[in-house]
Amino acid sequence: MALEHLFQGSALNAVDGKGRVSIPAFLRGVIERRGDARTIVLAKHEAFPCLSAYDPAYAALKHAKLERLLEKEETNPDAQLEYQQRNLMAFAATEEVPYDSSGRILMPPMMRRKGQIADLVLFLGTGETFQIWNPDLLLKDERIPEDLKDIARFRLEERGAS
Amino acid sequence: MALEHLFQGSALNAVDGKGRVSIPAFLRGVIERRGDARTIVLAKHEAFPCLSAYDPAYAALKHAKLERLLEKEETNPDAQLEYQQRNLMAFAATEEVPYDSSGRILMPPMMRRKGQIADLVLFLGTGETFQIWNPDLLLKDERIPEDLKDIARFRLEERGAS
DNA sequence: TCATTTCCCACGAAAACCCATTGTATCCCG
DNA sequence: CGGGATACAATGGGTTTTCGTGGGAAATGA
Repeated sequence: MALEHLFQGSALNAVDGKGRVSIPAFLRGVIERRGDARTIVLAKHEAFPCLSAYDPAYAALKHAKLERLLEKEETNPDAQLEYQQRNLMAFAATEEVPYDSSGRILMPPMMRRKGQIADLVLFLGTGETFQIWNPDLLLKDERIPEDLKDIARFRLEERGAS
Repeated sequence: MALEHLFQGSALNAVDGKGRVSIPAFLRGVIERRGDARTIVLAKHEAFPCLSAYDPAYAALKHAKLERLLEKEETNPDAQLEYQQRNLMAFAATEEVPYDSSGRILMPPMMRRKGQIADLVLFLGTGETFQIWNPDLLLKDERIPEDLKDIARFRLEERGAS
């Protein structure tokens, strides 16, 4: 699982009245170099109050990994249930959304709630995936390094907010 | 067994008075990208009180998978019987139903019973296949992760049901 | 005949599409 | 090196298309 192209960098974009959000061009570049889909997959992050996002090619990799794990323990009945649960979380609890020619997605209402998304979203590249935050929640979280919060504050100032 | 197109996402649709159900467009998209059939295969899920669904092309793959499993345990005398049983389940206990131009199937009465389907059905993508649930049964099942139940509750709210 | 099943059309809401504007970064050429 | 032209990014708004759904007409079969 050595992905050639990694997500990096940060950006602060607006959510408009219709719920549309521009995916930063530098993230779209990585998605389109990894595969030729103009689509992102959204999921609730397992640890932080934000969303986790990646491209469909990465989702397929993740799935293949699970499958191989299962075949090793095919006879174990406990493994079967655990496999079912993980598969449900990996696929049923995610949403795949295409972005249009101008690079925007329509933020699905369910993800909007799960990520507590308001009218500004902070994109953070984290290598294999990237995160989508409500910037206010990031600033409040004690687990986030101060240096990263500085970046968030800078992006907010840049835009003239708070 | 690396399927290119995977089922993912969730949706809650109605079963109307005639027993018709819309297959969500995002699932139909995967079916039609995997092969050109406008048809789904329904079966009772092996572990959960719901239905398992997939496209005809996947049924062939599943058969190959069973064969491979048999060859692996050729020396085991129980394996032959088990293979026969699984093969029966995989093919005899399934129904293939086409969907019409507006994407609806007519839920077969036997499957309706086996899946305990009432007037609302929850679709859950699980990668290679997808599941069709009576949402009330999902909420009652202790094996289902809480995060997934949240999604079911959200879909119910979205529609204005309890 | 009566009861299904299949086909067709209709509607409201939501999503996808198209075009326009603004600001910023990049390029080119004197 | 400066300054204008150019390209692209992010965003706003209007229009068209699709989706899920209901209901009725036509076809089928006991």
